[in-house]
Amino acid sequence: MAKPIGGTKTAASIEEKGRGRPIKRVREKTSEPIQTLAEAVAARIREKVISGKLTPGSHLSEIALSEELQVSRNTLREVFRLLTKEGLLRYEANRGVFVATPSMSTIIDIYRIRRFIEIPSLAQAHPRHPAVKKMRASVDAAHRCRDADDWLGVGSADIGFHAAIVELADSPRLAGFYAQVSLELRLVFGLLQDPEFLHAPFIDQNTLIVTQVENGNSAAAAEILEAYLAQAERFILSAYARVASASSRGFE
Amino acid sequence: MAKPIGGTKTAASIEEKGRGRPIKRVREKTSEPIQTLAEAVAARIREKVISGKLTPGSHLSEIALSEELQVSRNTLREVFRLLTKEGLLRYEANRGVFVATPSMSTIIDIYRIRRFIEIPSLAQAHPRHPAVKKMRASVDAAHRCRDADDWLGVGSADIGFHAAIVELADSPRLAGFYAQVSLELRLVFGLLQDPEFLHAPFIDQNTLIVTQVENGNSAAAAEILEAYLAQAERFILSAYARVASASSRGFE
DNA sequence: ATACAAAAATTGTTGAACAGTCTGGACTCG
DNA sequence: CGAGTCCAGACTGTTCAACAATTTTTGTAT
Repeated sequence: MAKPIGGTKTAASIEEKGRGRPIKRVREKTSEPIQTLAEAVAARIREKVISGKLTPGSHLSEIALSEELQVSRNTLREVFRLLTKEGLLRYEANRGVFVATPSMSTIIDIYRIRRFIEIPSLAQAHPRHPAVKKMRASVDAAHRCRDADDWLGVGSADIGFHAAIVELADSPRLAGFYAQVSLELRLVFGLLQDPEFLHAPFIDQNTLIVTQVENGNSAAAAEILEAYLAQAERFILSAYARVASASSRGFE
Repeated sequence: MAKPIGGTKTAASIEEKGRGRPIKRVREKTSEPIQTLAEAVAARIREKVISGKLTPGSHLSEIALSEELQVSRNTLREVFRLLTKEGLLRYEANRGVFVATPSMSTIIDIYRIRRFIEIPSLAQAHPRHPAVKKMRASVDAAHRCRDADDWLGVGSADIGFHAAIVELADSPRLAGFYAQVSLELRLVFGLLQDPEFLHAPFIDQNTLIVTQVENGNSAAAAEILEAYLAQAERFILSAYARVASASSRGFE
């Protein structure tokens, strides 16, 4: 039974004032619960990318992926647009999308931003801010994951910890931006091997930081964080350099 | 002549290592020159939104808009995803997209971010940084526009000036984020009337700031900027309050 | 091997179709 | 008159099939 939709609508009323109707539900955005297929697919691809199932630089074929994920090409393209804006994928006209390949300058930029955002955010922290509880919860989680040798979990907990720091600034837009940057950082992590070496040194520093904040000593916490970030950047840059030189030597 | 595409590709090789081939052209990203239809359409809608042709809160019908812009619904949906990520549009499940409606808290958040980013960025500025030239060019443009009574142009120049400040931080991601926030701010501007009152007071402060930077006095510049931002926020908040109360009185 | 043309595969974009959801009005029942 | 119910119409969510434009691969002659 055909149901012709569009019909003969004159292209006049493209827009209609929508000020009147009271909004029914504002639907709070606690990491919005995936309402549409595209978002669900985006989440799956995101997961594949940061878990390393999709390696940086690899080409994502529209047909192959749409078959694998059981969605239409159109829907998949919507997803691609999403993830491209997030920085996880890279578009090349007429050639398709690729998983973004972080470079040295990517890492440098990410850490520049982390310093730029996290340090002031932490320095102005109030000990009773709700995000402090999240910080504490994250370090606890990190300790548990370490004891279980779950280093991917440690990585997640670490990201969560620093996301909580940014929440101290009480800016939803800033938090969203930081989440995006974190995603890119995870992409870098996936590129590197030996996650223990990468994460272990920082668990204790995080603990120290949250303790200082809880005690109302935000300035001291910020100082520790500054050292943390500088050290982490060095670690990751050198780890990256090792991997990069290895693969350019035709190791692959 | 039928041309069956997908065919019988086994869903195995979704991904292929792509490390080998040397990149042909890296295509520098000087605000990427609109390669695809979706990007072009996105630009047009963006323009419509910030120029006030599409007012906040209005519903964008997929069929109507796709007819007006002469693109298919599928393409338009890609565009919607783009602009939603940018914060210009808002999605509501099964109800479609609406032009985002800035609220008081939007303005507050935007200015919180501006302080957060612009002040440190300016404070650490080096007088010979290329972005300083852009700052100077922007204030010049603003003066010209003022003399021509082109207050929309003044607004653009002002945005450009502050974008240049952010460029001082040398972080592409930060600059991109700031550009996005600026877009939302323009949305707010569109909501307010009397642009002269809104922009005129700040032209001279911008001039003062760039002069200080050129003379190597970044700290002083940062102080002026801080005052600027505080004042601008107050101005805009009160202007917004006037408009909001007027429209809620059933003025429309 | 190298260069070049034909063929194959992929992306870019469209139009139609249909299922699911929301909206507003007609209708009914107090 | 007002509140609840049901229904049809409109719109979004998603898929499919097709074709033009472009890139990549392949085959062949030099």
